[in-house]
Amino acid sequence: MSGNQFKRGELYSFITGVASTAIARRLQKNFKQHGIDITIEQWSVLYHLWKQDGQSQQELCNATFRDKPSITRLVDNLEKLKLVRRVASAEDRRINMICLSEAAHALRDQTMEMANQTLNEALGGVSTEEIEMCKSVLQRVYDNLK
Amino acid sequence: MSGNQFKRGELYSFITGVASTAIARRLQKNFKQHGIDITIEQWSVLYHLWKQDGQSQQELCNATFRDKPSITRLVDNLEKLKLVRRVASAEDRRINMICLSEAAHALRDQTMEMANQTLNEALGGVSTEEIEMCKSVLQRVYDNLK
DNA sequence: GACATATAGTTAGTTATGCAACTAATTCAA
DNA sequence: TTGAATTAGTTGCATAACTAACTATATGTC
Repeated sequence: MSGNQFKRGELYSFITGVASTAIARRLQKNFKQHGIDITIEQWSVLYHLWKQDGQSQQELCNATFRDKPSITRLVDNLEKLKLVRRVASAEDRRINMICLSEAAHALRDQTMEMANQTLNEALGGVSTEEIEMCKSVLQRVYDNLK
Repeated sequence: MSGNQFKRGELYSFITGVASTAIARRLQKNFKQHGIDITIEQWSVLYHLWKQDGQSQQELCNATFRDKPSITRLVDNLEKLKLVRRVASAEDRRINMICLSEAAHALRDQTMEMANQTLNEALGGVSTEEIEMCKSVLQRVYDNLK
């Protein structure tokens, strides 16, 4: 294994083992401390619904890079929490449109504020240029594999 | 929410939702296609044991950035697969030293080759400098939060 | 119209994660 | 030296992930 390949292995280890969980764990803890009982995964679905309400589960799969069973269960749990409801589409009855409840709308500002705080904390000492470059690299990795 | 903060939200989404799973999924698929029935998480533990055999579970926690119950269960499953065994330390009987079996040693070259192929594929069009920069950013993120 | 194919979503089974509470062994201090 | 605090590891519970197999609706072709 060449030196460079070893570094790539380390990057793999880092991407899958650290960066993907450290921010999530911190954000989860902040939610909990503020009495907000949703998981980060649930929040990431709400995040995309706040951008556009009424998306289908398939659209949420694409947006969150999850598979269909994962979204089915996240929506199940969000429904239990009365944060979303499934509304059958009139045009295509295979489709569930996922619609935010009033409670979910109310969560937006509160959690977005915490997310920003956490991300500012996490990204202390990281410049905007570096953030952009990371995004670009991660996008290329994703495109290479999809 | 300012423009920059929105970009940070997108980065969060990307880090937790894409980069952390795309490479892992591809590597998992490659393992399966070659008849290697271990999970990526199990592989990531073996990866650190190949670097140094006989580490304690706590050392594996630190190396893989997982908590103790996660390592307990990964070691449980690796033991079921007869890839490692727990050996009680003579000096400190609280400690399990995790030791690789012959079968696990044999897996090393085969899976490392696949990992390198997958990472080369994933990192196509990404320069060594960019990889280093990403590692540096992810390290700073981790340090900021730990 | 009827049958093949594709698409949206669900269910079952296994593995993994985080948290909290626990046991057992070790260390430190009065 | 005994009793408190620390450290290593395990167990229980809830949530989430992927794969494979499934149902139901829609589309397209003969």
